[in-house]
Amino acid sequence: MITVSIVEDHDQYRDLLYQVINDNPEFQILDSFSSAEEALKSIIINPPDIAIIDIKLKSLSGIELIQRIKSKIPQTLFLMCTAYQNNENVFTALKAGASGYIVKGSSAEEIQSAVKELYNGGAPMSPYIAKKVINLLHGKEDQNNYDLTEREIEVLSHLSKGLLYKEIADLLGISLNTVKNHCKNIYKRLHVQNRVEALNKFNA
Amino acid sequence: MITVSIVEDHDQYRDLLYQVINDNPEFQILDSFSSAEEALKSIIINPPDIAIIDIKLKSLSGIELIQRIKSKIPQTLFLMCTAYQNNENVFTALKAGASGYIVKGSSAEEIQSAVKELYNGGAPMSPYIAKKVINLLHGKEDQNNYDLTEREIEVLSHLSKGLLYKEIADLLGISLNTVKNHCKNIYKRLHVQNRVEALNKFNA
DNA sequence: AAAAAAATAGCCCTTACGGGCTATAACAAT
DNA sequence: ATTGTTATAGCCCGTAAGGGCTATTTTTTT
Repeated sequence: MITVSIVEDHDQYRDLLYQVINDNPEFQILDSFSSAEEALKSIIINPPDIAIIDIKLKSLSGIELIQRIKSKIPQTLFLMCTAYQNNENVFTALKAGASGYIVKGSSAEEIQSAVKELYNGGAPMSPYIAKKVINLLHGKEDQNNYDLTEREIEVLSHLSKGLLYKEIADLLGISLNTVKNHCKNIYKRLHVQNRVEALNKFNA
Repeated sequence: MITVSIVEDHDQYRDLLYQVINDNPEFQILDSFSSAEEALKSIIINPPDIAIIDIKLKSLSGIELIQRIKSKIPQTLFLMCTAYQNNENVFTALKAGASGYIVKGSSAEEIQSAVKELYNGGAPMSPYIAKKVINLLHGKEDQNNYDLTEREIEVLSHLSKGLLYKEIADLLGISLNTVKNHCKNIYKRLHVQNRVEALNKFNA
């Protein structure tokens, strides 16, 4: 039986996580917190095997939360929860002590298998992030940082699915022109001329 | 006596492989190529039992090389050579027809035993990759075979670099219209509408 | 020999893409 | 206070991309 605690301030997604974890008899929910402050008080007293923590919590971020409690509950593994894959914050979280992450929008099965993979010593993450971690281990400084903004990375992640500008605009609730502008800025910063080159460079 | 050919563009590592293989009286080097193009010409005429191929070769990748020659020399087994274990490319290579891989940095003994294991019907790889392969077997039956022609795969590989139709046409010495036609056929067969979707589907 | 598949190439058409601009509001840094 | 950054949004423009056709030659399969 794998015990799990959740720290997520969005009520809707916290409930979803709760159900997904609770649905599987291999897992048992210990706690479900809606803020880092709440978690800070209780999670040390009642440490789970796996703590699923939203990377973007109000006031105290998920990364800071980990930094504070990790040394006090070394047996607990941290699974970050992030809106965007390949976000720089994910990398920071891993450096801070997280062991893997799930992306919001993952299926129930993906979430459950991420928890299991983590518990079994694995590290669920994208190849891009994995390589950055390996580079770090090999002593290479965190190169490959093209200083894309979070929004730009988000747009890029949609480009990587083959979506049209129009589709991305609707998805993000912004205008087509804004999407185009983000792309232009991305291409400029990566010194490329089109989406495929951008994806190759960013995911290198 | 197991015959071995090597395709590796890094001089240093190619020499290392040569020595490691040559040192063992059970093996015999047939050829040692420094590019996929060289290998393409000669390896079909003089096929080895085992071909050790670097996964990242210039211009034509090791994966593409396998796709091109595998059907012509079905008795040859392919051992990929990769910098990082568990790379997605390794998985792609296995789907393309490789039977195992070694990691750069392996010891002489590890390399030799990988070759022997391969020759004896084994498949040297990490548990992670092995699991992906098993998942593929348990899941959908090699869904990756979209029956693309060699030429189409070649065009797709250039698309994956972010090249323009015009550039691909010049590279292959054919007209822009022909490149467009190949792409249309690729998209039709993969049931997608653009190059990024095609690449995602083909490399899935 | 006949049929099928693959590679070649052209035409027409619409639209998505990429690049050059400017501009504003919100916010952060200096 | 001023500067810089980010996200937003618009405009104009040329071209690349993608889709629907037909057609010829070569290669492969039956």
